Amino acid sequence: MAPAPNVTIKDVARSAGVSAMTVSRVINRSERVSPETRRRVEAAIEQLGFVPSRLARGLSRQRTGAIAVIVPDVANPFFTLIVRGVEDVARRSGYRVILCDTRADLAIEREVIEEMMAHRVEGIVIAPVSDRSRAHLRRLQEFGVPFVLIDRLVPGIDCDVVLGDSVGGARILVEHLIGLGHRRIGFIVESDEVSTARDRRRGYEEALATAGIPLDPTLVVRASVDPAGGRKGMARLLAGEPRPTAVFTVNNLVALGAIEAVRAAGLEVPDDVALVCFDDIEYASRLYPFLTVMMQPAETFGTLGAQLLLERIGDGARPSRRTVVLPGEFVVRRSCGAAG
Amino acid sequence: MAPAPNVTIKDVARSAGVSAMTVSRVINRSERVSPETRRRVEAAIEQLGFVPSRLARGLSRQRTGAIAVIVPDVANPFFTLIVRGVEDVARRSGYRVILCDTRADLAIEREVIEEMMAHRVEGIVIAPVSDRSRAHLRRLQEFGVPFVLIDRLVPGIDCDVVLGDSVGGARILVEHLIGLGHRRIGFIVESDEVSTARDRRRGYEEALATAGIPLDPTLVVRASVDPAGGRKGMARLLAGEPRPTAVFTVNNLVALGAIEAVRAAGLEVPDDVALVCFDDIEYASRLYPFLTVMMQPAETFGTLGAQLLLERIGDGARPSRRTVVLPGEFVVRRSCGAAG
DNA sequence: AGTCGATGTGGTACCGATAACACAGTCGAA
DNA sequence: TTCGACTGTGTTATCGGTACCACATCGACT
Repeated sequence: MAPAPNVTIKDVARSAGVSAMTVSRVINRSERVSPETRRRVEAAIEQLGFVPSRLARGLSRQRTGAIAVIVPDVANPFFTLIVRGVEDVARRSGYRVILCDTRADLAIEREVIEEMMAHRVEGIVIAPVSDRSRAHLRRLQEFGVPFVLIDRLVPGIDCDVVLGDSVGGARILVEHLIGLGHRRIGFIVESDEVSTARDRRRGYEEALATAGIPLDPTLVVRASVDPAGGRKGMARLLAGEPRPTAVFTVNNLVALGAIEAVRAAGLEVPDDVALVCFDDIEYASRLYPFLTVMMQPAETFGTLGAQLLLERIGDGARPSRRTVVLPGEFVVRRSCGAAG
Repeated sequence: MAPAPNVTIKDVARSAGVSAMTVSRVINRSERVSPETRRRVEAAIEQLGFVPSRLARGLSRQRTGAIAVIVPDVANPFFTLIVRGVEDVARRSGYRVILCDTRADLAIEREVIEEMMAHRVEGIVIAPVSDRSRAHLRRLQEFGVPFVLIDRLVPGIDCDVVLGDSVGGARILVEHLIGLGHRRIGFIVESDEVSTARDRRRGYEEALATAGIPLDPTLVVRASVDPAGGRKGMARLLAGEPRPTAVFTVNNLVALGAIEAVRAAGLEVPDDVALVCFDDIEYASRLYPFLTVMMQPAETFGTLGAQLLLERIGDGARPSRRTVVLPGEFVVRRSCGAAG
């Protein structure tokens, strides 16, 4: 109830009849404190409601014990899982995690990164917005903050990376469609400034080439990576002549919008248009196991990313940069028209 | 590339040939600096790559400009939206937001709250785990940190609250089922230690009473608030004799599990069991508009909560505590068996 | 001419913790 | 008995900023 007079280590010291240093030793569990003194100090802490300031501690110790996770969209189950993975590993190693959402906006990403530097976090796990994040990442490098890229790499930035196998995954998805007899296969993808988009496009093109299907540029459309983008992209594809019989979308949320567009056109998935995409949507698939997807081990992205980061924090000089590529799991459901 | 020698305000001062105070004035945009000096200082900041430390600033200013949002599960779309609402309002007011996920775990909640006190956040928007969060909240009060409860209130804690109309919402859902002819209506709910659970139970009971249907305790089952809980809860209900013809689940994730259990039993929703619940799952409903729900204005919970908090931070002495109750929107889809 | 207010800048003392060192007392070994 | 190692505790400086006050300068007004 009291209006919280900021209790400091000195207040505790006075109340316990010891010096501030001794209180500091108690709250940091360092050994050199007699049991009797420790008890008195702990009683004083309890009684005064003392909570040591992280600000002061961080300033004095020159380390904060915090790392940041930065993702474009916490609401996307794919990134939510990544965050969870990072948190688990970090917490187990005694690090706190600060979670930041950039909403896939480069300007917000810049702010957030600046903010994290100001917070003096000891490292960052980041799924960057796009190649244009390069400037922000360079700034981190200049500033000496170790970081690990997750899900997307950025050309020109040399660091640890954890990726899915976008090329291979896309190939498998598209080859599956081809195997089902499709020849006109659309692709809804985001800007080429995102490495996963480039890689998935490459997988798409390779699969077509292998099957001897010529690439039709009108079947590849750009869209924002959200349901709205999916709607627009699919609408464009459906307006083409002849329209594609199957579509591959760059991720889960785009697929949702694409399906809405198909329905809005009075058509059905998979009867009129077969559909495959990257990344599952757990809750949706529980309710309605519909989407055929390349499911990526998102939580593992997070745990591995955090491990790499913690290693690098421990030994910044380590020269070799590691790139981990994790294969996805191909899950066939109904949207591709293969399953009963 | 340089190993980041921590550049401080003094380095900048030296490099610009001014005092530290003047640099401080420049980075805080305070007026009293000549244009010429400002230019020199800005050049030095740029050249040295200086980023002012939030730790030092917070310590010295005795305020951090940060607030925390604490939710039980960021992956739940309901809470994700709340977070988004808080972030929007806070950012617009110049506050930074620290996001914390307690995973509905009381111990983690305690840690996280302690952590936020140590961070000296200026306020907290929190969806508490349960009534047992009372101890943590009291600690916040003692510590003098203003906070706003979202979605759940905690008896004995007097503060600003933003709630959904759980009693009324539950009544509407259950009355709808009754209107469809159901008499044996099950209820899967979490522990009575959560205010929303209590309130929804009350709405459930009131609706039954109004319709003259006697309350059958075997139709009310406790479960954890996640898909696993929903599965178990529904399994229990289905094992009853005679089994319920309709079920109301306390929230969206529980509904998912419940549906899985129905299917696992070789039955169908809504043919064999009608189903209604609180809170929509946006992505799932886009793909498959199936769940009949009481949709709550989650993002508004967040924006209002943040506004109340910011007001209180601005004027801690404000005596009157406000409770805002927001009505939900009843969305009829197929799971209740009413829609075609 | 002298006083006043505004303007731009610097000096100093903190904010709350910890690192590094100092030091008094105790105890066992030489 | 004396020395050294060890234990428990205190002193001081410092981390990187900011609040507060002092002060020099300058033009304007009585």
